[in-house]
Amino acid sequence: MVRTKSEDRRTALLDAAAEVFAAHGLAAPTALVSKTAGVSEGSFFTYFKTKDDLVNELYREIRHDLAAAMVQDFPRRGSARDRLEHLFTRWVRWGVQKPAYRRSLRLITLSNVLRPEVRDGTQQLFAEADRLFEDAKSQRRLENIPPVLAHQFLKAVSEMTMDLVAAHPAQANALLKSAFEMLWRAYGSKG
Amino acid sequence: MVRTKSEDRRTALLDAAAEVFAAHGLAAPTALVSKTAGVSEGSFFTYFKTKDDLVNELYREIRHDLAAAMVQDFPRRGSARDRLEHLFTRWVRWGVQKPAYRRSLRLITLSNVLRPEVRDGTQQLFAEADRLFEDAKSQRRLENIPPVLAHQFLKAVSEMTMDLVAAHPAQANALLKSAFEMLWRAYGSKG
Amino acid sequence: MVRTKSEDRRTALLDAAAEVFAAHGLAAPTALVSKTAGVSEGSFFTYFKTKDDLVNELYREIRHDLAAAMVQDFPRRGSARDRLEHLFTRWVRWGVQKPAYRRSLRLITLSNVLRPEVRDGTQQLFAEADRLFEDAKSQRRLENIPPVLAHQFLKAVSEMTMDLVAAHPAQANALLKSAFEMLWRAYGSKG
Amino acid sequence: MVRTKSEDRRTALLDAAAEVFAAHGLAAPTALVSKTAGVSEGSFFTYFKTKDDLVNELYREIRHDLAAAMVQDFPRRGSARDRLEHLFTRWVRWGVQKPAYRRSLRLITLSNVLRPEVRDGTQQLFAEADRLFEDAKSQRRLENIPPVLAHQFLKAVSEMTMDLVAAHPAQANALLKSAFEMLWRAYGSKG
DNA sequence: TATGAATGAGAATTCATTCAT
DNA sequence: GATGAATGAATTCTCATTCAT
Repeated sequence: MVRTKSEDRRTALLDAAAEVFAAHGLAAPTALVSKTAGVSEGSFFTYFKTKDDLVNELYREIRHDLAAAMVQDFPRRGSARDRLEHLFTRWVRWGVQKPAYRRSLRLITLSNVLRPEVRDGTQQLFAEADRLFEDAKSQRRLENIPPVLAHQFLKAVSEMTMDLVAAHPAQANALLKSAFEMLWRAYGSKG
Repeated sequence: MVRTKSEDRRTALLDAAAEVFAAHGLAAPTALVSKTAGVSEGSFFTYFKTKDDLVNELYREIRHDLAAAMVQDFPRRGSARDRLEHLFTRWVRWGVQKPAYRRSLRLITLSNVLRPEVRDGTQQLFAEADRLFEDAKSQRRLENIPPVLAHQFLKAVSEMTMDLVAAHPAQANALLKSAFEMLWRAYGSKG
Repeated sequence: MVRTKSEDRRTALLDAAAEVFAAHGLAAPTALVSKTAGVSEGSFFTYFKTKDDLVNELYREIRHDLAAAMVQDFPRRGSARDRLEHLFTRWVRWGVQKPAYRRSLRLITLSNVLRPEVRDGTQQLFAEADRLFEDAKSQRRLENIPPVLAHQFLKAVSEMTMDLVAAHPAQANALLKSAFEMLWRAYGSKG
Repeated sequence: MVRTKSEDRRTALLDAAAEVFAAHGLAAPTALVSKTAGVSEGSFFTYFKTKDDLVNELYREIRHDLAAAMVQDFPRRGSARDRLEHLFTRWVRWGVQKPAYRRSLRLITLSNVLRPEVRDGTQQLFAEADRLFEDAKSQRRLENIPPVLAHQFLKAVSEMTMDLVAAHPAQANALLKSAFEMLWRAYGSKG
């Protein structure tokens, strides 16, 4: 038997990468990532063939983490408002609690290293949100809103709220509440 | 005002930088910027002491350009809705027409090279928007909305709409219209 | 003699090394050699202390193989021409049949890793050839040819012929024949 | 005006490369080459885009140098023997005088980095030699010798003689003479 | 002031070798 | 022994910046 490629090390590297990228940008040296993970420079490359690979894996990891956070305890039978609020609140809280993940996610999304398959491959994770809007639409709740808009609006408002809460933590609850009210009104809430 | 020869070169460098950064990210070599500007590698540094300086100047330039676009023909005496719509529409149109500026702006905003004075120094350009929200508030239109939220909401929805219009140019007008309706509802429009 | 398990592995490594070096040069990674041999990276080093050791062992192995091929069925009592032709033909055929060995041999010979003892230690394997030239000389056949020249000439023409046959396999026999005629004439054949 | 890419520096780099490769093999670091040339590590790459490029350029350079040496004072109207002797002697002397060039040439020829166009592109430099053999053939001097053989034989014997002369410099003249006699006999000299 | 070659401090990656299992 | 992950020194190449012209 041998030392076997450890999931721990891989995770340590991924987490270190998120922290390092968040702090220094994607241009941060892999050496800093491995050092932060407490791993040798060479080991980095036994876990990720290239730096770009790490970045893509990190993207996947973060998106999975976010999707899991949003889906947990999702009130599938709840009202549209409850379901939207759940997604919104979870999204914002996730971003506030994991600023390194959030910053890295933005950085990666803006960069040119994200491979299309990876970008697209995580789309299905957010099916719950899409289903919500489809339901609402079939119930004539969002009839005037183009479907792309519906989804992106939630995202935009969530992201904005994260920034606001991060900047004014004391007013977190008030901001969340107000922002959701605006969001809900935006959708033309009839219920 | 007469444009001196060197002012042209400076502008050429700034424009080239926007294009190059938009295409290759902020990590793009200064050599590529100077080449794109039709200027020698050495000249770059007679116009900008360091690469970071260029980036900061570019940020300023872009923000000024955006502010000018938003302020032009601003209906100062118009209804709140008209004024909001003006800002929103101008913002979105600007982003759609100047994708390199927009992408560079995002890149710079996310990066660590933007100096606080520069970031803050352009804030006052958007005073018009702030005034709008203050007016509205004093008229009891936005009483429940925290002021930071009011401003950021406009920004978030504008940005999102730019992305959407860029992705679906054929539906530009419909998207603009729908997005503004949502925005307006979000503010709890009573008029 | 019974082949022990580990002798097999050693041989597998040596053979793999010949193939790998022939294909990728001496700079090929040891990891590729062990992989090709179906052996773990670590095991490589239980059979050879360093990469240089492997190279030296491989050199020895190849030289032994070549010497054995040349000596087999050597017509010790044959005419000088027959003996020369035997050596020449065997040499060329060996090179044509074992291109990986041949290429590796060249590569190693040119490199700096071959240790002098190893290089010299295989010299005695070609004693038969030397004896041939000494015989001929004592029979006044090569009186005008410096002894070093005599040996090296055979080698040079053999090597050249291998290349030619490898490049033009269809004409193998004609090339072998012509080359030997030239070789024989070069020696000033009087018989 | 600016410092202009200097032919001197390029040549210095090329010469340094020949020395360094001859001494340490093609695997020698580019840093050693630039250091030997008295140039910064970075400058290496302003003259050669990659290490492989340098190697290919060096090959070209060396082959040109060799061809020039062989062609100089070529007795175009001389007898076949004179012309052959000229080529042979020049070739050997060149190799003896420029051991680094010769060793580098071998190294490069054996390696995998030589690009086919470069290899082929220098072939025409040795047209003189080919013409010689064609002439001889048309005069029925080499009627039994396949053309490829004729050329390669000269090369093989030249190379061998270089090695011999390098190893036994005291006997240089005797070796050259004997080797040429063998070569001439090999061709079945009728004149 | 303009030019572009020169510089050298990194950066990503490779690989022989070691060592825990 | 056998295995293959861990290590870190070494290598090629890039790029912001300087500087001779």
